[in-house]
Amino acid sequence: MPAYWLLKSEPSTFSIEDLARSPKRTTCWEGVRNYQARNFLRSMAVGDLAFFYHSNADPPAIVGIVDVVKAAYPDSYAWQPESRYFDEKSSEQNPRWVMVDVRLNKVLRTPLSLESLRGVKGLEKMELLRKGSRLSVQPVRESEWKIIVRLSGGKA
DNA sequence: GCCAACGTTGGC
DNA sequence: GCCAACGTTGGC
Repeated sequence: MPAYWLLKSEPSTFSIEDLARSPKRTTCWEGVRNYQARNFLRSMAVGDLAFFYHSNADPPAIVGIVDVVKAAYPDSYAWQPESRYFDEKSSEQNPRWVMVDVRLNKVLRTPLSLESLRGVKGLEKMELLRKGSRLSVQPVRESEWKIIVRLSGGKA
């Protein structure tokens, strides 16, 4: 049984189109610098599925689905001083942050905007829809996953 | 650009 | 351990 997740990315930083153009349509998910989100990354297993969400976008929306193809490993960007994700408290000897690799599974024919998800029956408890929710890596319940896949016109 | 809702830092 | 100050996220 795969687990389900949601990954946020600002399209101005890395969009689903960027992922589609990436070699093997695969990328490492670097730059998570929040402990709760990191712990969720650590919980991911190969074969898990995740929604790709565009935050700070117009409109903010779920735009695709990705597969987890590599479980958590140290985020090397954290010890590269020139990286925007540099963290002096992390080191190669003692890594503080992790990343996973994800591969594009599908781009939704029609993005599901945040607004369109509000009010959908069965999504009342979804983390994404919580007021003030900022978590950039979050678990999605199987029931929520199926509802959203169905809304997207795909198979559950 | 505004600002609510966080999470982190650091003085005490 | 408390909490004020500060920084960030992200919808609007």
